[in-house]
Amino acid sequence: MLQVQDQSLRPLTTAHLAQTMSLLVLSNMDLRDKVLAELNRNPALELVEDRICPTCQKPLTHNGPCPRCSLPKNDESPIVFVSPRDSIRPMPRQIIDDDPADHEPAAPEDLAIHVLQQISSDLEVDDRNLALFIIASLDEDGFLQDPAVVIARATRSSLAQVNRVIGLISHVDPPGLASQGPREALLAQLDLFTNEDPRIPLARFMINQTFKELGRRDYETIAELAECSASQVRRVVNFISENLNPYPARSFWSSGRGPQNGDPNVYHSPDIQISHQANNENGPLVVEIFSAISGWLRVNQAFRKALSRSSGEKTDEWTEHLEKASLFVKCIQQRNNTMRRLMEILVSSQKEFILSGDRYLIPMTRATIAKEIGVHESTISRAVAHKSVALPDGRIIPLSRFFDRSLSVRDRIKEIVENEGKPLTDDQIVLELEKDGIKIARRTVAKYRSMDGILPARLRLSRKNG
DNA sequence: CTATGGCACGGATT
DNA sequence: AATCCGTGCCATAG
Repeated sequence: MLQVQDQSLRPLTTAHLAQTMSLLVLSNMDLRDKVLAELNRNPALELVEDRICPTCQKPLTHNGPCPRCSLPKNDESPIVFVSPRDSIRPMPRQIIDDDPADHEPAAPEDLAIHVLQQISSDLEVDDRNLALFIIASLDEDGFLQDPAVVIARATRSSLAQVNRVIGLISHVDPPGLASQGPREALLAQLDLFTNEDPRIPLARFMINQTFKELGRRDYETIAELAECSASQVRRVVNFISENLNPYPARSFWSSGRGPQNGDPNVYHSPDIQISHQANNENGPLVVEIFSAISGWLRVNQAFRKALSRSSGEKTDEWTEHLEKASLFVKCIQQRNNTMRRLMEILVSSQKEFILSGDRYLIPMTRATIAKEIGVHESTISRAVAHKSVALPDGRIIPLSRFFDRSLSVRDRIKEIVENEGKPLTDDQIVLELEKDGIKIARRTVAKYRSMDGILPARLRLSRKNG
């Protein structure tokens, strides 16, 4: 572990703690801004360039083999850690300017990249930033909260331009993206179907005119308004629930959460990536904790020397710079260290979850980990908040999902419902779960169902599709 | 009468 | 101290 220079003998100050805490909450993107600002403001800080690994062309600061390319000597340990300053990932703003060949379409990419790749050919150069801005402002469900006018103003674009780009985005792969709500999302998805199917026009009418009734499942009123039979309405409802998705981003980010969840987090580029080494399915896991910027920070030694030589009224100011720089570097290191230890524990204890899916998540609390590492609980809380992880299968999930106590049970419920012959009531699901040794209340099953958007038994279709 | 969803309470977690 | 989560109770829809 790197020790920060001489001054570090001084005990930790409250300022030190406060700054470490505040750095810990920041996601990489936010930290990046902060670091750049600090670098700009403080002449005592310097950024040292990373060495580049000759084989994979990725940054590498320590000596010895690059953990991404070379196999570990003893494959005893299936997990290889890449210390934060060893790795970078281009920030989304740069991705679009990058050579597109850099980003293989092989693994399912981050949503932003995924969308951008599809629309890039239809995009005027001027519209690129606009498209980025729009994608960046999508919420967790893939909706656009701000009206087009606001976006036009914020990006200094014309309204027509904004609408054109939104139109593009909403008709590529996760269809219905960037619409204003579930209703608009459904309509956009409907555009992708051919009008030959007689159900389409009726579906469009229903979503357009009788959306409220649709939500209440008041099929009779709909039938009246649409001047058709109730059975027709049912067929169309069936069609809608099978082919359309009111929350476009959910299909992308594995299992979604409630629409009313106002978490402003959008998981664009992950803060941490867990992948198989060399894309080898059976290869060891590599955990990369991305640093905010390429290179690593340290106190500028030239500045230190200059200070010791010079004297005069500037000295006070310079000393302060030096102290701040030293503190800043130390905080960053502390942050990195905490993140690394946290990930060590998570990856080794939740390997099954990472490799095999939600069901294998073993419930654990932040408090336990805090004790294990020997830091305060709130430190772990901060470290976990606002961060996202890319899993080997390409899903990007919030780091906090590792602490979701109900995830594995919800996954089982999903499976039970999928394999049910005839819709099971919540009580029956409780019994099914008991067979697996899971004891929860009926009311809880109901809650989990609604979290995952599973309809109540009476509204679910029988297995055979009529 | 049964299955569900809303409200709210208490205990755990952060 | 604030928030989250599982659950019980009760009203209501089917």
